[in-house]
Amino acid sequence: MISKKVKYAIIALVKLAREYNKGPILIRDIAESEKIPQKFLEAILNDLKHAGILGSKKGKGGGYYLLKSPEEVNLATIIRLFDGAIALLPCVTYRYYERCKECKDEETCGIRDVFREVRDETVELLKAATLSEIIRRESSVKKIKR
Amino acid sequence: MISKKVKYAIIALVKLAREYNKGPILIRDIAESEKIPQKFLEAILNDLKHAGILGSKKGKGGGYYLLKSPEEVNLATIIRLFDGAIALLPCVTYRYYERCKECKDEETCGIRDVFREVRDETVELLKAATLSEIIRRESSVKKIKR
DNA sequence: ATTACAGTCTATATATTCTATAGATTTATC
DNA sequence: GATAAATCTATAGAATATATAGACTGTAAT
Repeated sequence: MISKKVKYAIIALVKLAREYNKGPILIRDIAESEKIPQKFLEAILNDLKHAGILGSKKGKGGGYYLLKSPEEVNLATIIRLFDGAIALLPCVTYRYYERCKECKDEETCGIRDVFREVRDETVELLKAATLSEIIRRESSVKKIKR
Repeated sequence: MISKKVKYAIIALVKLAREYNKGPILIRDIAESEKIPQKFLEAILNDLKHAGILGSKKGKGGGYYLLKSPEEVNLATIIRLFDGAIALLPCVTYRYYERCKECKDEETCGIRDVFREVRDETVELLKAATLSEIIRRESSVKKIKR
């Protein structure tokens, strides 16, 4: 499961993507319209700013806005930013690699092989899931097709 | 990430699969050879017994053994047993479904759509990962092919 | 019957992480 | 200077993960 932090981050980012190039949006407005605890959201948006994804402006007329374009921001990045590795086992992560104490030979480990496949598939899908792609899927046309 | 419980369970099950039809194996032997804390492993094996995957025998000559065949036991089942849902969001799980408070329309939610795809792919791969399949992958032939 | 063996059950301890909130501070605008 | 809004620091409470201790139950061999 992804954390609430990631879930809130995604929801906020999708909202900001819908308002892309329309100027800064207030934390308060995002919190209220998306039903996210405001103080919690503050920390999340600030992290996204430090990651270079959002920009901000203080004072009257201030708020947060997307620094990157909605095509450039994908869910793999967001999940890694807050929750760390996407893989299900430390021995198949790129950035958080850790050897299993129990493991006798990593090269021939069948368990590792399975989880490497899962990671590859998952990362591929999450990288393709950009903010624009998510908004694209919201269209009711998609709904009818199913 | 999967929990230690699941990791230990998988490792123990793979070992029991290698010894399939060779009679009961001691908890102690599994714990030692696989470097798993014994008391922790006891609880895990007991859970697997209650789930109908393992059988056990008490007293001298006792231990645990696979009740199901290695072809019948897959990683999706094991993960669900200990960690619960495989999906990354409660709103795309089969058995642990929970509506998102933040969600305005689940049917057209683009975020949900992405995570449903991820779940489908993941579950498919994990269901195919039976104990026999894992052992098959351990062969060094596989190693050379890469 | 007795004894040793090995799984089973209950309880608990410890640590870590997740979620959330409070309050003070800084910066920008009018 | 007053107001608005983001930023920073600290912390609190809850939940979960990991692990251990010890008593109990059933089995088999002597």
